[in-house]
Amino acid sequence: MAAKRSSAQSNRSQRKNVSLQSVQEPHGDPPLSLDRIVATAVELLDAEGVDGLKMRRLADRLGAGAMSLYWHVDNKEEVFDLALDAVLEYRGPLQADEPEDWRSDVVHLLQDWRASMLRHPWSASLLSRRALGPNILNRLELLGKILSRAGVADADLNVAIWSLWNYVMGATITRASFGLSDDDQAAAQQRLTRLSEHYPTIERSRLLLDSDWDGTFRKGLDFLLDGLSPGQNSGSR
Amino acid sequence: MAAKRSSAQSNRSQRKNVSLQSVQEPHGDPPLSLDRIVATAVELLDAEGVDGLKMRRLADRLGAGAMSLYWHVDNKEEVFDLALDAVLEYRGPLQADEPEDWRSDVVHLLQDWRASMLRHPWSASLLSRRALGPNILNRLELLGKILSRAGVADADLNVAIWSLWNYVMGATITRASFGLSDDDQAAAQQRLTRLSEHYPTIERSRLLLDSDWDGTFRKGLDFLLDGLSPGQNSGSR
DNA sequence: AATTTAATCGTACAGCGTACGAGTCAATCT
DNA sequence: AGATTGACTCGTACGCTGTACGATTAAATT
Repeated sequence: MAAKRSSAQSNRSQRKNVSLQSVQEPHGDPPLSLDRIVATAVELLDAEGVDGLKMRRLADRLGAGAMSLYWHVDNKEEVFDLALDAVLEYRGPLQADEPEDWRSDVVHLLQDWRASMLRHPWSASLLSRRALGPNILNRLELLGKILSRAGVADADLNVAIWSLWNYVMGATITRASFGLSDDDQAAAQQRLTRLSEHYPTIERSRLLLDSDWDGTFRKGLDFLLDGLSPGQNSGSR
Repeated sequence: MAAKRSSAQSNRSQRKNVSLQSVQEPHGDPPLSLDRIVATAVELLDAEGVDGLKMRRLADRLGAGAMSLYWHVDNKEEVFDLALDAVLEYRGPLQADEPEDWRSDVVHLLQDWRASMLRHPWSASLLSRRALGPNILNRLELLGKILSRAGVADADLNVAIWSLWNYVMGATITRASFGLSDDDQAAAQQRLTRLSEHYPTIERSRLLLDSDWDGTFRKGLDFLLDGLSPGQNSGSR
């Protein structure tokens, strides 16, 4: 009889066991595990994008049957969530000794997020598609903690968190939507040039052509941080 | 023989003809038209979200066969594009008489975009999903035109356009991802309260609970506009 | 009257996520 | 030792999707 249980909690607890048991078979058919599934999912997402991740193809890459995945994972959505979580980890410095350096902490954190999302462009569009859950909240909490420790008043924390988060999300999503076909860099550049021709202001500002994305991102971020600097604006409005 | 032509250009030219010919039948089976298709698609998207728009369901609502849509439209993607375009029209004031009022022009424009996207939450996530095309460029051009006319130097235009666009996109996408299940407002509030409990900083800042979304949006926007104000920063860096 | 064009729809197909149940193998318990 | 259990894998099957194709009809044009 032996029907499968998948309460999404029992699965998680088995992960460690399996991954400890046998990690590096020479090759051939290593056993399935949540870790391996997630890692391969990230690979596949990097290579083929959000629409390229199909359960069957993921199983093929793992050398497993399609339905075997459903023992470790409830459904495809969970694969997305796990892949997101695996990719968006912040491992940078957490707090400068001097509270005055709060800016550099925040900038580091946000630049790191941005870099991670751009390294895996699907993550940005996934983050914007899914309703807010632990994935997002963990990051908001971390950002808030840094801001708070840096001296941002509780009354301003709400605005500070949202402003910065929104800006980073928007900048990353927009930027990510450009590099969709990096296959042919020259052709992409030519396409942008052709597009620009019909939009005088865009062309004049060279908006699409020689955008220094990192620099532009940094400048807008600085404007926000100027406004949010502790002591600059106290109280509410 | 009579195979169908659909060069995506001949279709567009027939739209006006059809829509003029007969707009308001009492009811029953009004003839298909691009206008009717797009309008119904927007309805369906509003009601069911991005994943709720299926060609068959759209055809059902129109009282037509599923395949009839493909005479007016090349594929489903085009339905998305047309719906986006139909929704994101700016009809606000275009330029204040005094160039000093540039801020109010910009704020009006951006708030209008934000309101449109929030009225149709699918639009935000669609905008972020599609590579940049006329949909986005038309809007960037308008924003740039307003900024330029307001006195922003050409050298600063690039940063100004991107900063504002990114901020609006991020704020709207984030906000939109909250109101996904507006069915039960009380339950949603309770869910947020429960979520907040595990995140001290989020809870302390009441990030999820009584966010004044419009006010928060406006404040971050003001910070950006402060930094971008003409005369504030000239040259590049 | 003959022929072309615009428009609609029924059928069909490949691909998707996944429910279901049957199978394997090792550990555990009499 | 024999029986039983639970973890895990996989083949088949189902319903749903977007859409290619061809037949059909109605209107416009010649």
